[in-house]
Amino acid sequence: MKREGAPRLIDVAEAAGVSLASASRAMSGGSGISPEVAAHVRGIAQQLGYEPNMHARGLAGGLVPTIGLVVHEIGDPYFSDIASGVIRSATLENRSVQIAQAERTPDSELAQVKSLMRQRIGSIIIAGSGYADSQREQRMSDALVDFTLAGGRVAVIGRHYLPVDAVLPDNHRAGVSVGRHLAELGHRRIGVVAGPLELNTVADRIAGLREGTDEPGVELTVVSQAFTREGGIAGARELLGRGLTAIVGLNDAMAIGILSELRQHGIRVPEEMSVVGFDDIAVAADVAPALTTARIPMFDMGQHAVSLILRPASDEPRTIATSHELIIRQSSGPPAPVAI
Amino acid sequence: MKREGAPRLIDVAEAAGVSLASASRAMSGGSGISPEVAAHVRGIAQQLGYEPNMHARGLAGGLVPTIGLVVHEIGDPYFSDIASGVIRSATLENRSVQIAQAERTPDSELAQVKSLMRQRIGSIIIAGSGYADSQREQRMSDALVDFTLAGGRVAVIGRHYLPVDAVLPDNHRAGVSVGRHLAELGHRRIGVVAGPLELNTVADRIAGLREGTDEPGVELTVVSQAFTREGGIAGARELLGRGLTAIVGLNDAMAIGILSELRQHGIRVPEEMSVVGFDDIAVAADVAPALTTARIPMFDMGQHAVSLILRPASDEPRTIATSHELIIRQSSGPPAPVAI
DNA sequence: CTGAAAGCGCTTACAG
DNA sequence: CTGAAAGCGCTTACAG
Repeated sequence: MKREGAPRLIDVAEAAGVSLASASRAMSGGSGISPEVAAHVRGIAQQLGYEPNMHARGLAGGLVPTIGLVVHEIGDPYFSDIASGVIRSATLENRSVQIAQAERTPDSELAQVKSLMRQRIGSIIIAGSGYADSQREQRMSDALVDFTLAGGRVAVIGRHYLPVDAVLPDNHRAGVSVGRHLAELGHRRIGVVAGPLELNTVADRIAGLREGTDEPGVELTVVSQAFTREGGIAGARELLGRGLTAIVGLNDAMAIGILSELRQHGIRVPEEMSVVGFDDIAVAADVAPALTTARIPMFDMGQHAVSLILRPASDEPRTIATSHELIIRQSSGPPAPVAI
Repeated sequence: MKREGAPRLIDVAEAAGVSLASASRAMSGGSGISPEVAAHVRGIAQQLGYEPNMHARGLAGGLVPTIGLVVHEIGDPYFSDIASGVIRSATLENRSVQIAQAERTPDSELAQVKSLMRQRIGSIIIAGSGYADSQREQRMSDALVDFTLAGGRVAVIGRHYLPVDAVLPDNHRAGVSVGRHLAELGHRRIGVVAGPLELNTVADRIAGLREGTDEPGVELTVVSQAFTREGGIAGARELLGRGLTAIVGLNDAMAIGILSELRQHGIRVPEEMSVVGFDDIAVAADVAPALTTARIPMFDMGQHAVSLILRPASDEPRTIATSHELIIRQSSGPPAPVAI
């Protein structure tokens, strides 16, 4: 019998000679169905080109296949690269992705996650760094556990302390690499323009820096600013006149701001001051001078997050560790004889 | 009577003393209901904190409030800035946004739009430049008209020839400004590294450049490459040795690639070669040398597109024109005595 | 303009 | 493990 429009689950069920209920269980990967029947139904579904109606699923109490991605700010290259990786992988898997912006405020982040859940979205990827505020993270943790119990899939980028799958940026070791690079060049008085100290990303990178510069005579001066180019500018301003020979920005946006501020003051990089960043966003190679930075594979991290989401849930949270690469360009060199 | 969970439309209807059907018409802005009743129902809904269940709507044949945004590539700053504007405005209006990537292939763009429609998404914003291929655009046009007829809202960025609301980037006049700037500086042999010629954005900017350089003795040499940094590099390579004193990249990514290639060859900018871009993406100010470019307000364009979507449909497609601003930085100057 | 009723395509107790 | 049935919360002909 010919039928208008897309095939429905009932069509699949009929073609497979099973009940609607069984077909549903076969497609939703639910338990309570024999593997043979499930495989058979899925085969028929494939043949018929069946695509589940997400609204029917959502209404009936199921979860829809859409992936919700929570970022701090999509205009930030760090997040847009992650988003690009997520969308690329999701599209290959025929999944839609919905993006929510937390605008860099932690409460809004939780609100976005809850809004995603309310929409019965089946998978959530949280790309933003976690916060050190344990009360807040506890509330996030509670929400995610509830969601997981209801069949939702979650992957976070960073935030290994949350009881969900995670892809781990190599922040600590990247910090070590940067610190060691500077220390080996001979820098002793090093400034750090950090983002908000309550961000785990910031804490991890700073800890790495400390470890990498753990030599006699090395002194780190840390100031905290917004995690943006403007924050970098403000931080550089704070740090000038403190007798430093190098400044590290805790992300490339900040480092670029630092570069800009130093240029304003006519301070030559790297002759008078070395500058190093984190992430290796696309333009890091093109700023003046080209930025030395610890590359974090944002795009890949996005793809990894999707791969975690796609696997069925397991008892133990899983983790995908990523690596970093120190990219040495023109903005770092030996310290000047006279510090600034 | 207390009730678990969120209020449903039936709860609103009861509280307002009307039928479910009337409540539905009041909320969905449909016709066939008196303005007084509609206002009353909406008041009650507001009071109760009613939020429509999008899955029920979608299932029942309505359109869901989600905004679908189609970009070429979210990792490209041009698009991530637009996306940021879209998401910002959408969030304020309590609307979700779903992003689809067309990966710079026109067929995929149409496929993405159709997929959005299949999901019963009520609003679609197409951010990518249109293509000169009229057959292809005809198919897109047909799809969008059907969608509009079914109550969907569409806004495109660029593509004024499509029968839908549009926000218009100031591409032509930006081209004029860039062309005039170079001509006034005294450049006569100017290279242009264009993106794919079938992109309207490219055509408009080139037309503007021609108009702005329409003086005796000025000659434009145009080559076409991918609309990316790598395209800029390849284009610069093609253009070297042709006796030019200036090269314009048709977007900043290309211009930055051009800068990079010139640096490889030891050609000083702007002393030996001027370079100008389009868009003013965030890093244009930080590359070496700082890039002269025609600023296009991507973030605002995203917000404008949402504002178009939010207005009820009208008979005539509406249009929001935007402006540009020529930002003169260090990458442009008078021509060198000896062209390259 | 207003209302009663059918139906959208699923999932999930509830029985067996 | 399998199936019959109820129900999720809306929209939209169909009547009036």
